[in-house]
Amino acid sequence: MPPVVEIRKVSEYAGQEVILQGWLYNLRESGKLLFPLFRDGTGIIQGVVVKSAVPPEVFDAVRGLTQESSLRVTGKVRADKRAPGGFEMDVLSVEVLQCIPAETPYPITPKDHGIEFLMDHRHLWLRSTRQRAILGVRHEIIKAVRDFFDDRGFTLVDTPIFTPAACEGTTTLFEVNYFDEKAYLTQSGQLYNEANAMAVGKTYCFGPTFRAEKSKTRRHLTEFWMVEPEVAFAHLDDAMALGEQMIAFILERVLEKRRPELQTLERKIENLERIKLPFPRMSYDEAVKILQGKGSEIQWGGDFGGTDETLLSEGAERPLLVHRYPSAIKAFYMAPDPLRPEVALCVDMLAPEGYGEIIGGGERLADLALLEQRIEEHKLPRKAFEWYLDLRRYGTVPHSGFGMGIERAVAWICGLEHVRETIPFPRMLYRLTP
RNA sequence: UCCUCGGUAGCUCAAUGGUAGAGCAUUCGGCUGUUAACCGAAGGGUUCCAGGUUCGAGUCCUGGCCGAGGAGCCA
Repeated sequence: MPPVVEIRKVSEYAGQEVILQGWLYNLRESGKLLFPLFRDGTGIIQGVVVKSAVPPEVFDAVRGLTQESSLRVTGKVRADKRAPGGFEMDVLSVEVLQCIPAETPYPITPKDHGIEFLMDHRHLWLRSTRQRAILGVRHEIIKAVRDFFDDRGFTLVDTPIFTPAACEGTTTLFEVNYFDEKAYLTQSGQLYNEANAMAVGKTYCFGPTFRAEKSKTRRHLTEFWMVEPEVAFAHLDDAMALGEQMIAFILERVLEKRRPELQTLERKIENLERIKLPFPRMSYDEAVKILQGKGSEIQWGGDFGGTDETLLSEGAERPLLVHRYPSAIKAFYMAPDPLRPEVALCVDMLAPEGYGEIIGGGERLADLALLEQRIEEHKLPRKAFEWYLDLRRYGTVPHSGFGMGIERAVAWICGLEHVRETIPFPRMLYRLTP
């Protein structure tokens, strides 16, 4: 029996007989020649069937194949300059697992389709070369993030998905019935991360988060994945340094391991290669002045809109760290700057090329009395935060961290128009299926 | 929630208020190196839904449903 081989490794088997297991991607015909394209999830290779060279039943079996029919094919790998991947396969025999009937053809043809149709068929769309490339880059980014923290002494501590209260305002929470009481799907692991950091020093969580925002833009999902590190005794500058080092590490890894995928996606790779440490830093005050100079309507005290973020990052080669936003527009747990209490020790990282905010974080309030005051000012249910206040009652220390939305990072690194392609099954305002 | 645009064949789209069409897909035929192959033929329609205007509506009007882009909000 010839060995079963993945298509991405066929180059190691030139001149040898192998078995491929996969699906028919496309079939071209030229008289008594057949050119079936096989895919197996690791790559695509063209097969060649010459009528005079194979038994009639083999020729007929291949000729009858329909797109996405599943099969095991035996053949001989051969280097050929005419083949896109440099190799093609002379088919010797084929075992058809399922031939899709012609009356019910595979819906996604190798032609143009609209986004609604593709989203309705997301479960099949994932098979396309482009979607597979995105899944590969997403995987690499997640792996890189975990390696980055694991190698630096961080402990992954999982935070809960059911939560009893909001951590950043109640309007954007998904409410669920939790037996006889209300619970909410988490919108951040942040508060629990702080407890975990007091236990292990350096921690991170990585999991899905949920926001019931009625946002319908290319940057929003209702369910998205976030990685959130939190470090005891760290200050704002430490959080900024950690964030930029993490991004640099991710880029280096993706460029090392996923170059073919980036090429498939037609990403301008040189734009990623240019990004070197350190990343520029800018205060909110400076950012507002620059934006006003560029014609933005923004006033000091207001938050940036999507266009403002684009204006700030346009022309920049590296991600931009904007720090010290007004406390009034930031979450209740942000520490005020001791030199200027009206601004918070927080930071947002804006990705280049108009991709906007990919990281948000900063230094947390460590003082019990001030935190109690903030909870009251934000009209948050004090009782639900008693455990959180305990962290300030028992050995409070300065601590900082941030959150990075995986999908926005994937969209930026892959150069995608919309985050819906960065996650296998996106959940959006008007999309819950498949 | 608001603003803008859209919904016609399985898919992508055409069609001055006057006989609903093309390309791809499907079926059949042709081609010994095709690259989203090509060439020829066939089949394929509740024009999103409900009203209205009109001799006549895919087209105009009203309401609804669904979707896309954006705003606000956010990672």
